[in-house]
Amino acid sequence: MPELPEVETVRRTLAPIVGATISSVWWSGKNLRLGKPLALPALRKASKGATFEAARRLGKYLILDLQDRPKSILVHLGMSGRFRHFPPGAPQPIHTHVEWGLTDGRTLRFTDPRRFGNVELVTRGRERDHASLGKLGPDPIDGVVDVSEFHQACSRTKRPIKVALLDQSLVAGVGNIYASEALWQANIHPKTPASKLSLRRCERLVIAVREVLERALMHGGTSLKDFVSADGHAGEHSHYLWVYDREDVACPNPECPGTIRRFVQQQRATFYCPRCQKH
DNA sequence: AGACAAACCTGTCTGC
DNA sequence: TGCAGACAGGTTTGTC
Repeated sequence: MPELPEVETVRRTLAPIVGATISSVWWSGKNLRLGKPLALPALRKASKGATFEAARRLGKYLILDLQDRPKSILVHLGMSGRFRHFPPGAPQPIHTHVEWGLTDGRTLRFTDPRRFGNVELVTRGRERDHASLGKLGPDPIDGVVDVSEFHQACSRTKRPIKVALLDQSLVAGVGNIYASEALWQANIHPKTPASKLSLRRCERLVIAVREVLERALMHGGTSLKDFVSADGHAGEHSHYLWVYDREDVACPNPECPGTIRRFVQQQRATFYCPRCQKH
């Protein structure tokens, strides 16, 4: 769920904590991504007494900048992560792993049942030195994806285009749901080797990726299960998905008599229309 | 290079 | 009703 539109929805709904000051930092003691413990002392040192300056996003990563502090808080929601602010006195939800108390009594909480998500620190202005952030391709919403660069990057890999889209280096922020959605909009078969895509089809795909993500963002993201914004609202985009999780349903193209099919690629479900989407 | 599997976890749904 | 197994939005790592 947390792909670019969901993370951007969280970023936007974090606006009410900008200007708030951190008075305490708490950790559940449970390991987060890949079984690694949180570096609590460093997080305390970096954030205690600091004031939230801005929330930024890089791909699916959320970055919280702190006024006059060299380190920013870097958050990834993984599969089931939530990042929310709560009014004073709101009880702590189960599976809360990191909690920041604010001087006005509110709290900011990172909650994640599966603990595939992560909270860490990143040096402000040197985000690209971070191993994961450094690999990220251009942002289809915040920035511009250059079609000829995208085409060149595609020509360098024979991997199926659906797999290549999930890699984050071609473009940042596309996950399993929107990869299927964008390929359907662009009429491209998910198994097409990336290197076989013409410049023209790359252009259609770049446009489709941007439009699919923008449409989802307009609906506050897709909530299949866990996702909510930073103020606790579910996204509505699951009602507007064309192919994702719609196996055996009629293709949404009114002129197409086809049916959506599902298969597994790289251990992930892919949905597509065999009539509309060509190699 | 790339296909494939496993690892990190819990919750939910399906089928027997 | 209960239990086992499959599966889920992501990323990293290792093997072949």
